[in-house]
Amino acid sequence: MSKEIGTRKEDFSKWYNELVLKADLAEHSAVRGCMVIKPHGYAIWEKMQAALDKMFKDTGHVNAYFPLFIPKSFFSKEASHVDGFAKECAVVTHYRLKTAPDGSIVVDPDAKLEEELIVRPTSETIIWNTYRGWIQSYRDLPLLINQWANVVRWEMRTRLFLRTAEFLWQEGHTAHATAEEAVEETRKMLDVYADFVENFMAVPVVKGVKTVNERFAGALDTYCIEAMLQDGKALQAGTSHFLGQNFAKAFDVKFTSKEGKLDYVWATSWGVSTRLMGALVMSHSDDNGLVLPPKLAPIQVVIVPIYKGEEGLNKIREVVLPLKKKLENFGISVKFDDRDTQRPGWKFAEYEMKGVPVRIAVGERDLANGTVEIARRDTLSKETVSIEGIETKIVQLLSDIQDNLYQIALKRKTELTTRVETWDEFVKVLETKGGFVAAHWDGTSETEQKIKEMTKATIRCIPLNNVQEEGKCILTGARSKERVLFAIAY
RNA sequence: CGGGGUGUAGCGUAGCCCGGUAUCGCGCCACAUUUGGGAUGUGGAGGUCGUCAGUUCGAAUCUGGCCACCCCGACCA
Repeated sequence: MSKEIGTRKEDFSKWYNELVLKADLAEHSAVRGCMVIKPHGYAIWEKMQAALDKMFKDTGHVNAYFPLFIPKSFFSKEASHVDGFAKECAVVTHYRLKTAPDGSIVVDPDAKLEEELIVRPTSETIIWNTYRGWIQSYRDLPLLINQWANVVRWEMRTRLFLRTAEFLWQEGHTAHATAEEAVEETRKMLDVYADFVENFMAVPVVKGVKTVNERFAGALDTYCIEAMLQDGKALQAGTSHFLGQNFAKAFDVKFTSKEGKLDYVWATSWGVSTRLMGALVMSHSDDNGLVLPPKLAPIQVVIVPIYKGEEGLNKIREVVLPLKKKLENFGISVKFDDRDTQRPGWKFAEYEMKGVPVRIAVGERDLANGTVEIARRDTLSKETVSIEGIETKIVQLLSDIQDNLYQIALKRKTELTTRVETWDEFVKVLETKGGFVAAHWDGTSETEQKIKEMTKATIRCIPLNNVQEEGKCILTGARSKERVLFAIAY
């Protein structure tokens, strides 16, 4: 059948690509490295956005919007920032096209911009340039702003959702009077991300801080949440940066403190992107298609009628429509698929591929017995139950599925976290098992770099609240006081 | 960006080596019978063979450029 996808065991990467396409999440576009997010994929993103946006607002943030274009000169103001992004910027040089003598459309050479514009790869520079005019006094602080936007990073090698040239995200940019307050904000938003990813996406994460090598360009500290996917690779699911006074200095954003002292403000920035869609797929889905946690499923329950003739369908409608209403009163999103153009078996397979958590089938047999058949997507199990009081059962079932997905992912993360003491063990675990490897490291960038070159593994993070213990670096044998998490990452 | 591979109907493919206007399956349309796990039959529609150029009487097939995707590498807040 054309709707089948490869298996994870056979070729994880191929399975992922086929799944994204066949579950109708996204497809490749005519533009290199850019994807079209299809309605089903976009509906999931909208659910993510809605949940995150509420969490941001509940923690005191407001939304705003800044320009897509950034004057080139802005990038030269923060040295490490430009270093980090220069290699992957799309640049606008002209503002007009014209018809050439041969009839083709060409860029009008007379329409060259005085100063080139950069399509934002991230908005720190344009936002901090704007903040200069907004902040004068400690009374203007803290400034807690988020933006939902698209950004462009000209990546050499792209993958649907995980790394695309253009992607959708949110970026929070806050300004504070003290370093302590900015650090607190950085940590708070990391907690918000972890809360979201674990409770909505059902993906357990490790909260940690990045090493100097992996730090955001222009940050003093980069905090992150790292997820472990089914294939034993790690994925950075969100980052929160403590930017110190770097951007305030670069864009001259000063404020007068309560004590009358003039000082630069302290900054944070934090973001998650459509990459989370990739994490969602790679965490829960199986060889039959997408598996969605109920909290993010655009359709939580689908009802499929099984009937003969228009009259048969009408009889089922009499039972199903009130049931649909009841479920909706519990806040459940329900689709009654009464299309006569597809057969029940086709619909079963289709909704399985698209990851609808619960399916209810109602046929004449059920009408006679006062029952329905309930199937859950996560376990693929089915049972026939009385329609009486089914609403509360479904509410419970959705909650069970959400929990079950999290527990499975948590078990995997635990099983795929290995403590090693020696280099040989380290290499062996990476080669045979994958996952997170907790090992001692001497704390130097040189060692980190060497390990990356030798094994492809990077330090995903130094976990927060890490146990302090004496040990020896797996590569150099130098003293170490804590373990860090290594992994092969996306 | 370097190495390798692929591109033929909406999807998956045969044909390419050895040049003669394209095969099969799924899907699509019509009708009938069907409907508790991707129905069956009959009939039908759908193709500038990725694209541009070259060789040739003639190109899906040979040659070159370009584009896109996949795999490996480099890069990746």
